[in-house]
Amino acid sequence: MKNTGDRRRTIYDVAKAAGVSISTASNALNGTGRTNAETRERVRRVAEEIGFRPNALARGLLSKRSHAIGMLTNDTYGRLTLPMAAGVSEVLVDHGVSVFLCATNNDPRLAQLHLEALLDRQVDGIIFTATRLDLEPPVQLSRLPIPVVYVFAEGPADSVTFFPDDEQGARLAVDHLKELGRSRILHITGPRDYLAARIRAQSYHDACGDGAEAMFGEWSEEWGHEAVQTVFARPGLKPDAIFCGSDEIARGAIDALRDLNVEIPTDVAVVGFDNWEVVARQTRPPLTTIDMELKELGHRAGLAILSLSKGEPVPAGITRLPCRLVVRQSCGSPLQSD
Amino acid sequence: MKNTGDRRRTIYDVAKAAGVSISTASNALNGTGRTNAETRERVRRVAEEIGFRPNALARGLLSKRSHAIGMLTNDTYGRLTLPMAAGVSEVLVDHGVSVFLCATNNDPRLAQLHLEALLDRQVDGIIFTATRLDLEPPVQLSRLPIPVVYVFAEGPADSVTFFPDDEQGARLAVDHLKELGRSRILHITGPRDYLAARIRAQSYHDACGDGAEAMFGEWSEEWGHEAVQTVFARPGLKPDAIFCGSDEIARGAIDALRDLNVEIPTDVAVVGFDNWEVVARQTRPPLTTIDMELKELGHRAGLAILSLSKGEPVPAGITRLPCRLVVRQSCGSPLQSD
DNA sequence: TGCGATTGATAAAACCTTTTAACAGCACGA
DNA sequence: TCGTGCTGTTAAAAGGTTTTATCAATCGCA
Repeated sequence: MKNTGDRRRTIYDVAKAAGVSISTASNALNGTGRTNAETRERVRRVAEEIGFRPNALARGLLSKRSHAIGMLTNDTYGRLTLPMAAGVSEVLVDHGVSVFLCATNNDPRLAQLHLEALLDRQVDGIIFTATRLDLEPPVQLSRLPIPVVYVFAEGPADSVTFFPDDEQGARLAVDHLKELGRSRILHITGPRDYLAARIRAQSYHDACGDGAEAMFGEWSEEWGHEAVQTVFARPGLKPDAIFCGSDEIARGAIDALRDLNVEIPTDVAVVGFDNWEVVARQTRPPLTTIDMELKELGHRAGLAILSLSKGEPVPAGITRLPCRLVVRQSCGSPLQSD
Repeated sequence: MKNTGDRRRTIYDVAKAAGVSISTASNALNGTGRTNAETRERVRRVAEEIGFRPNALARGLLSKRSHAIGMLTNDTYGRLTLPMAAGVSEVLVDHGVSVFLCATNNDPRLAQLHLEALLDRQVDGIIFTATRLDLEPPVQLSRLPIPVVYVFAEGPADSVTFFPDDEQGARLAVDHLKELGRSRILHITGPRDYLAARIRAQSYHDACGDGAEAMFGEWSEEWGHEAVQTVFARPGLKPDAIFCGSDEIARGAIDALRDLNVEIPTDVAVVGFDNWEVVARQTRPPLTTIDMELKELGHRAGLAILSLSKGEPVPAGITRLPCRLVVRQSCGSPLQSD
């Protein structure tokens, strides 16, 4: 006869069924205070039997910790956000913390509305995520009574922020190409006003030296296609490798190369960035690329907000998490397959 | 001097500042009970001044309605889920309802954990979403004290369920092709064990009659590519149009057609399914396709769970929401552009 | 036996809000 | 003058939990 009634079971029901006071019941269940081992067992057994589960609202009201956090994102498409959010949720559920998802659609009014709702709900913290388009978060986040962690977006000077390590990721790509004997490496990437694009390009320059050429454009296949056409149309030595700023760009580049009858990877090796499986797996040949470890990023952000919400110190500033090289076949290393 | 203290302002602070009892304050703020207009104004002004916001936990505890819902999804990649979730969140935030995001990763243990957390939080309802891979939800959802709405997944017989109207969507595609004078329409789609694939194929058969041929395979570019090669390699009349079960398949098909020097749309018109912009926009020519209106699906699901949680009746059974034809250039109608 | 210490259990307060019932004051009609 | 009805306000209870302070009983020891 577990929980057949219409009402949820309360700790009061447990206490009555176990013939004990509610304080004793509470102490027994939580292992707080002093309780006789035998009593404790009995209470716990009874609680189990009648299907008692503590009301998180009441608990949160008293403890002033709701064990919930909010995730504010302006990423409508979700290619970066959802894997990240899944990581956050995954790591926090084991700590009894749930995640409110708030999609702001880049609408400040909506962002404000969500933020107020989160505060009313006494969330223990907020994770703010933005695509790299507009790096500055809505101002209202600056002076909040709860901790904020930023991912893919830079907060105020002393805030806790997580990014993928674009510099290291780019280096990973270039080093891989060099190890395979490539020397004339071209870089095709997104718009110059994306911080990530600039960092990757800089890292590429540092690794390749003088001959290096970075072409800024769009985050699109079209741009990858166009850039390759441009480069192969002009006279002079052609690159023997292309490091692309995104998998989409890489895809466009590969298509263009095929149109030009350039053999991949024999004539030109290609590396992408994102490890966006639907793209990277479908290029011909499958794309060697850089994985930003979005889930791990979510884990770290989740753990950070958890610590902060408990008042534990977390090192402020930007933490950059290492990227990972995923080897497929576009560089001529078909030994490992993913 | 608004809210400079460390403590959050409570209704008690409002009452004291306005020189009134907390009951009067509550009545004034909520417009309940009898209150003098002048008092009401004063209380509201004071509340505004000191930045009072009611504690949702306390409110929920009393009203037994948390004004929060849970969204349980096993879609790791998020291509369907996140736009849908954004729709849910968008429509509910205006009603003061927030959304817990729970990614189950197809792990029953994780699903159970999330479910229990949601129940402990007294959520007013649950939206269950699955990719179409495993249509049956975890059993534990069957007998819950709160309403459940299913999206992309079929619940028990009398449950409230939302799907895109695959039948109408497929018809839309075929009709469009016919209107453009195409008569030999081929259908390339995903695995036969996906309900959506079967429905679309059936609709296609109904519209095209005897000559119709539906090829089941994978939801991948590769399959689209392969299917086209197969069809164009065998003798006999070639199709003058292809209706693909997904944009990815369409992309593969288009690539294969180009390899065969078949002109698109002159020789063969192509229609996709999903309107997944990153794919549909990047094919050459850009892909005419079917949009499943995921955000609208989210709106409807959100409104349904809202009504149910208020005890208002909602028609049970499967509701299929109409799809929309998005015309680009792969069928030879470049008049409208999206 | 008497006293301090320890153990085990409990009543009550606290968290913050809404709602019910009660109260004081006032005007009005009888 | 005395009920009657209305208005504006308030005290108190309720919601479910944790925590603090208190209390009763037992134990060890002088």
